[in-house]
Amino acid sequence: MQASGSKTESGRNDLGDAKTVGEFRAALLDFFARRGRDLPWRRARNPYRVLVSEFMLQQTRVETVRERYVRWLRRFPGWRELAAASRDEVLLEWKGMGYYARARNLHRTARIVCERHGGELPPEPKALKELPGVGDYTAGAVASIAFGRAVPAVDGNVRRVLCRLLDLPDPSPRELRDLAARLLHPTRPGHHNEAMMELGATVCTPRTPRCPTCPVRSHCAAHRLGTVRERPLRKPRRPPRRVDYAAAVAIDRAGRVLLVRRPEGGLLGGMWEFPTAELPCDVANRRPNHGLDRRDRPADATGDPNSGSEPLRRAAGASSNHNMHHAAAAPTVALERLAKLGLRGVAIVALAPVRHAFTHLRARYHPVVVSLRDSAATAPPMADAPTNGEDPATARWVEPARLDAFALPVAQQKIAEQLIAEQLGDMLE
DNA sequence: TAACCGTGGCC
DNA sequence: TGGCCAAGGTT
Repeated sequence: MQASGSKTESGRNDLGDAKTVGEFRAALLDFFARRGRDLPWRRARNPYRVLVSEFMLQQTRVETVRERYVRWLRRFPGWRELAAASRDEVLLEWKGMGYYARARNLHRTARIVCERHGGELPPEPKALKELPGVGDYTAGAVASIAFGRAVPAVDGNVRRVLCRLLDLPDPSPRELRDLAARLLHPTRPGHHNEAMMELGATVCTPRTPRCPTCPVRSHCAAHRLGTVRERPLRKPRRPPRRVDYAAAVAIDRAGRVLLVRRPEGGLLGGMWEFPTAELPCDVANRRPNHGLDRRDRPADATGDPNSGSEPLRRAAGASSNHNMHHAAAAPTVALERLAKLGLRGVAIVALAPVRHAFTHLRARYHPVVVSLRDSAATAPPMADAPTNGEDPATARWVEPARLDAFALPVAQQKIAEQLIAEQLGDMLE
């Protein structure tokens, strides 16, 4: 294997000697000083703010984070305030940003910093990496940006920039780290790392790189070889799984709706939702030799959900064609879900299906409004009694107008919007 | 190693 | 509409 950054086919020195590397660093820092964006987390800095911004920016666009970051700092100005907050307060503030494990980890980190580090973030990468949610990249970014440590920080942007600079198709994380460390400006590592990311975000972009305006294009092997568009190599992704859910919108006598908290780990962990249960797979949606056989369905899932009760109404916009199979099973599954919570009711309205795309999941929610007004069992298991100090009840009755006060994932917010648009009064008559 | 974990914008 | 992607970390 040819040593990275050594002689190229054209015979030019390409980041292989100290002089060239020095020129590269200077051009990079000059670019950042003159063309770097004015972003909130680049203004007033302290270790807490740097860490918050890095958590928020994991796999998330700058434009999404921008306002959320400012709002977060107003709500949780420092370690102490964040550590003192409840899980619900933290998740509510994170609502809509996705990857909610980040919020839980940031919260845990704040408590660790307060309880074990005297309220000060440790500056060494090794100590940083022991904090929940802090990996190789974040440790390097915080150590260099907040504490001036000369350590590399390789994120997706930096990886792309490096792959192009040296025309590497698919280098290992170790290679990238070594390479980044070799190029790193020894006395201004924070600015250097940020400048590399800024270059990747605004100039050396994935799709249509702006090579004519690139401050370091004279150092770029891919530019010279015409391989910029193919660097780095893309890996094929597996197609997302398809899942259908029934969502039970249970309404009690007072017109309140029931929310339950999802379990800590896993998808949307700790977030609130209308009680939800997976629907049996649609035969037509399955690939041969995969998934469940038809007889694996729950025996009553295909029965008439409304036998012996009033007929189910369909809200305007509710699908009645190709979703028919799922839409038909949804009321029964929704009632079963509520039965597990000790509740018995009557399905009265099917709302329109809500489609939602997760990274590795294509979900469809089939909301069913269930009236509990004639039920005698709306109280006991649903009491608001906290189970312990930190973990308030896992189920709560909520006035629809107050749903905003709960950390609902986006798909659940869509269901809530439909519910409010449908006008509860009409339904309960 | 590869799967899992959200969301919104873009084409 | 649907696939791709964006300042990763965890298991």
